[in-house]
Amino acid sequence: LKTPLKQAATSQLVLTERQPGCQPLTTPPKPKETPPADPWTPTSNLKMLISAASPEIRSREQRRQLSDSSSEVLQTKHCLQEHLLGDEYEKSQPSRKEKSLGLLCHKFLARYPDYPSPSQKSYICLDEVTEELRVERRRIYDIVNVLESLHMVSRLARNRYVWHGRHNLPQTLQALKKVGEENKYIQQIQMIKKREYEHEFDPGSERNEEMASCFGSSEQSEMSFVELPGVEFRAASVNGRKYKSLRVMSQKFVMLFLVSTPQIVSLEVAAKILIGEDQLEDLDKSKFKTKIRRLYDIANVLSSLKLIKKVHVTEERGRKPAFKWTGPEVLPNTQDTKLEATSTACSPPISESIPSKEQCSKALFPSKGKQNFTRHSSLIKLVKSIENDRRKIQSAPTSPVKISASTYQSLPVFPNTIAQFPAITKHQLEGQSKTAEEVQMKCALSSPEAVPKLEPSQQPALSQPLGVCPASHSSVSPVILPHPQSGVSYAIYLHPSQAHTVTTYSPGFMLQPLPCANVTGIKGNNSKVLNKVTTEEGDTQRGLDEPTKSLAAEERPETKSETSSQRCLKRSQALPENNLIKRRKSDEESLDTSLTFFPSGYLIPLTHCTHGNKAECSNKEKAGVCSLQHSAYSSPITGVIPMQASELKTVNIPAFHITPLNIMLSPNSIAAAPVLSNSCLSSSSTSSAPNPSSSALNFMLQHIGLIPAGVQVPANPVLQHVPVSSQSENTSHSSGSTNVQEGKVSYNTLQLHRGGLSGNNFLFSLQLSAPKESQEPQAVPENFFRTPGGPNTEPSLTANSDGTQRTSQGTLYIPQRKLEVSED
DNA sequence: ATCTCCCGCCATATG
DNA sequence: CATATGGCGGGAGAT
Repeated sequence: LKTPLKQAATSQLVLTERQPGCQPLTTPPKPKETPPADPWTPTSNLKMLISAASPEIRSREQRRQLSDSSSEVLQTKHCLQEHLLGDEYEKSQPSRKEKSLGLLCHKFLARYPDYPSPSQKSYICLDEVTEELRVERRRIYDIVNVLESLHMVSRLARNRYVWHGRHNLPQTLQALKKVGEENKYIQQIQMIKKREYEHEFDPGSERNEEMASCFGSSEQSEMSFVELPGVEFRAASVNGRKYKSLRVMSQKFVMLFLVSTPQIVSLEVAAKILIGEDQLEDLDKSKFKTKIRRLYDIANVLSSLKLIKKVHVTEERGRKPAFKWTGPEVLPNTQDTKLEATSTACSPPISESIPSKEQCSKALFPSKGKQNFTRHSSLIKLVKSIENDRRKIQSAPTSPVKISASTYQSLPVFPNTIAQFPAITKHQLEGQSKTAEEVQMKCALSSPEAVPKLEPSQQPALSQPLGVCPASHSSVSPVILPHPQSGVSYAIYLHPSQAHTVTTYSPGFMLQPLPCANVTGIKGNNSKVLNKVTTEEGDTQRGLDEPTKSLAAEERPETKSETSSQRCLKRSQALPENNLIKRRKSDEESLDTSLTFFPSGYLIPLTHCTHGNKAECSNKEKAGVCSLQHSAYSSPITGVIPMQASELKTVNIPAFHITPLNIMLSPNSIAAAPVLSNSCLSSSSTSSAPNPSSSALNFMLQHIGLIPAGVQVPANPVLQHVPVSSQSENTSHSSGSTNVQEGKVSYNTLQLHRGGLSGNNFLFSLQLSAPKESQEPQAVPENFFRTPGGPNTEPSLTANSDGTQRTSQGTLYIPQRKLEVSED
């Protein structure tokens, strides 16, 4: 009896191999000589074996074995314990590590193939698992919840899950990334870092205000779960569960990795952000601790999935635990810039709910985009007609889409529990061409009726589309919102509690044409009301403002004297091709409620409203507008979209000048200055501030300067330099000593700050996709570099002219001074 | 001491 | 009501 256990105990490797307890006894521990190098090899082998055998059989066998031996084993163990001496006993006793969630997760994963063949679906029965793995059920929930958040499994019913493996991972990650970007996580991270920084030399300062302002906007009060079409949650009950906390947390955690530039996230930061989201609550210590605990749980599972690995970041404060993303890179959701941007900007009216060509194609072929699209002639036709329609619509900005407004009003207002789920429209095409076609068909067929984006609550809208998609029938059926930029669509689900129907698991996709960003047409009623609402919702609803306002503006242009935005709008309309409409949002506090459209080819990344916002939006009836807004103003490329020089001159620049500040004021982006990171100043325009860049820079700086005052921007924002391509020309004029270098893991941090650290340099990177020629030279305003507190700092400007863009959103980076990452 | 994070109580949700 | 889920935080092993 007492055999093998003793020596096995210490080595992880060994431990892993044999399940402590019974395995050694019942099963002849793997006879195979496993390469010592890979600790998980045993598992891998097991996995292979397992996958080879039909899951059912395998599990059955295992179960049988376990059941047969389990009791015995336990007894045996007891005996063992009692008889062994202290040392030996200890060794025989599974150490804490052996019980780690990570290890457990490995075992769990070993039972299923990474990429199960579609034909053989494997189901997971929690009872079996707990039995076989010999763990408390509670632990399995932790694992499953995380897997669920990645759509690697989905729940069928009580006790029952389906195993999807990693098939959905790419889409999931892409969707998460997108959502993360929209959530302004980058800014939040920066904000937190900044705060941290400030605390160093200004320990006893109050931080909550800043935090509040920063996070307040992002408060998506409700948890939203990012869904994938075809992988919806099973029962409404499940869906509706408000407790998706771990799942949601997991997704958010992943989002953080996906949006951060060095894909490293410290637990501390993650915890703060996640807490901040849930509630502006003061970071009380216990809550923080709890969050950290959860993050460890999640991290363990993610680590088992090899998506992240533990590292340490060393800052002056010391070593802090962090995790580094080691999963697959998520395809940038910025494939076809221009087209997309354009199409996005000009969204079809609601009535024309048919997805735009880009959207459609993207939805279908996220990664390949248009090319594929072109193959289908029918689709092309459709697209063309759509485009025409769109054009018409555009010409008639006021063309109202009654649907949304009336519908909303008539509809009962749902509690803000509605959850919105972004979803990817497309499945993997690999080997599923058929599916793709189906999708397309659906796309084409999709009801003309516009489904208001945000109207999860709109049953009517939902129901219609449903007809098209037989597979799905449920109140929860998602409305998929194509997201032009990434090809990721969003699906909005009704909160189960509200919508009683259950979502059926539909292998296919449920495509519902949505009006893309038609901020324009969608809603037109009283802007006043909207604004008001927005204001009320203030903190949590900022995202709404934009859409609402913009709509309002469009709807009733004649009402007021022309605002700059309106003018812009006009211009944009006048302009043939580049009518990208930019909206700026004003924060609740901002007095200015007028909308501003930026007809420029530059898309200024603004943070958008969060899901919660969207959802709420819908509730409040503003909904219609909210969701798509993003597309309208976000550029596929992070920062700015390159445009023609001519265009720049005429329209763009002016636009910038006109409302730069306003733009920046968007509540969401408050702390984050628009970015200019790693951007390119065209070589020609380097030092003298040529425009686009200069103007951008300009307003950015202004913004910065403003922040302290009007907005609650931290006193000393620091800019983090983003790695730039080496060959890009960096121009730096620094009066101080500025050295621009690409940090691998360490960044140069420059700060605009007052007081505090004095010798810091300022470093700005512009992330403009270089307009080749700059026009309208603009001098950088003096105050541009003005430092609120400490005047003597000199900023250095760095611009690159390579078109590369890394950041998805322009932002002001907060530096991590001397960041060192050490792997374990 | 700090980092990790297991354990399992107990509130909720589900059936 | 019984059971399935899963939030939560004490407190102990690992470093």
